[in-house]
Amino acid sequence: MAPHRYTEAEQMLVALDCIIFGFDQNELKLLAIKRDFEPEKGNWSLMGGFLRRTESLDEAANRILISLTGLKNIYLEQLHAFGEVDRDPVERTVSVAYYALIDIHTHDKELMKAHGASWFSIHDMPDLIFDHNHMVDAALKRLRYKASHQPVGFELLPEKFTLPELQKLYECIYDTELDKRNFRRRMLSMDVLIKTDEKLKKYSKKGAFLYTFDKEKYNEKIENGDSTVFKPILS
Amino acid sequence: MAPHRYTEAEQMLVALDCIIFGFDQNELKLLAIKRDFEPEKGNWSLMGGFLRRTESLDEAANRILISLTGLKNIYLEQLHAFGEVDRDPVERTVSVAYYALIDIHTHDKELMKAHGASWFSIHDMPDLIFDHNHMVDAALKRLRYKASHQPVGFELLPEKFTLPELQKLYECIYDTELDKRNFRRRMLSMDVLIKTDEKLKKYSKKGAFLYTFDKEKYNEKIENGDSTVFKPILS
DNA sequence: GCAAAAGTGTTAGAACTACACCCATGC
DNA sequence: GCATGGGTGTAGTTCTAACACTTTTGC
Repeated sequence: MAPHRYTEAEQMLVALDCIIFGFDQNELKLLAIKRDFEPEKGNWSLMGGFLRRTESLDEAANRILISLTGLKNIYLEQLHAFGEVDRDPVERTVSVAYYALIDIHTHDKELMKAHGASWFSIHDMPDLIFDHNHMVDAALKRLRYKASHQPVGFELLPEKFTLPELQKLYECIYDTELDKRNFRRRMLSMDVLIKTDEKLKKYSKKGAFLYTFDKEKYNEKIENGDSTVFKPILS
Repeated sequence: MAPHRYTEAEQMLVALDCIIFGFDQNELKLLAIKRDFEPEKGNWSLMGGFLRRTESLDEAANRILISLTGLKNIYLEQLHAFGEVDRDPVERTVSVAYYALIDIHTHDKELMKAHGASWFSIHDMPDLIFDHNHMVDAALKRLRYKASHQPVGFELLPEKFTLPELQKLYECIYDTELDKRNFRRRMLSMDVLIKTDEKLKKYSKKGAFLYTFDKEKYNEKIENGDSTVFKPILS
């Protein structure tokens, strides 16, 4: 039909915004920064940036995540593209949101400070700029789904973690309480946790055994068509 | 940091591509068109177009869907944003893919012909341009998930449908065979199907009772927090 | 009357849920 | 020795999956 489809098309900006989750003992947390340019300068915002012509969406999301946390090889997944006409008052901008899961204790505190970044409990979030609160809602919903179908919870914990910590994490993600025995049975029945002989005495005198997640074993099982390795924690 | 974030950012094109599913008696099908402009003119492609500055992503996806099918109020959901640098050889373009579920018998055949559109079995797809085959793979995966967790199957059927038709649809979506008795029990136990007193004799001499999906009742149950209305057909 | 699809119940095994006590340790 | 969190087993119930025959009708 139209002879010059490409030349007639309208150019616009493509942005990325990262919803960064962390877990700190008793709470699921989210990383927000103080925006350092107008409009909305000084208000809380997700970490974001604009897509460059020389990088893919995934690469850009990683670049932005690294610029704030210093962390590479992080769990990062595209969430949704947000494209309301007036979502950004300055320029027509489509934003592709990504969510990331990090171990809250490993990120670069200097970089964080430089960006005016701060962790917020997901139960006590400030108002964020633009449609960023919507993005967070969508990310939480996705995390809840994802965590009960695939072993992503481990991404929020240190490499070595205890079963009580893992349970607490799931309880925070789902805002509910879980039965200790049933939780342990289910987790261990998947046969992808390796028990170490170390104990963590951070939370109790007796101490709890540390485990690691056996990613290779898990991948192997998945490749062998065993789609039931990871059983939903919550329907 | 940078003083002119917006002016330094690079503009680019945002496209939309629609993966349109239909169901025809024995097969899950997908609508592809013959591309009518360069590059790749004459090759099979998803129906697509460019985002305008005056419309949201959802609006644009709907516009594109309507321009091909003539259908309004269609089930349409965002799938994923595809943003590899070289995915479009002409211009740097980020494409946001949407998938749609339509009743294959209701669309506008004139419009279809004008676009050189054609239905393909998902088991016998031609090569599509750019990354469109990847988009289809992702859409199928999403459809499989979605159909087992929410009652979207009905969108692919006429308003009135029989249980054998519904079962066949699920069998096509999941490429498997289902037990007739278990399927019927499960579907009816959700208590969101209304049995009419009409029979459809298209497929058998005896005829099968026609049902409709009670969307209001379903929504009511969801609002009342009954998250177990729709039980997964397949784990 | 027969071919072809529609419709209907039961049962064994698996999975889920609820529940209470002992253990190890630091103070 | 006691307070604190870590660790363990069972039984009742529910859900799932497998299975075969009767019904209706058009030809």
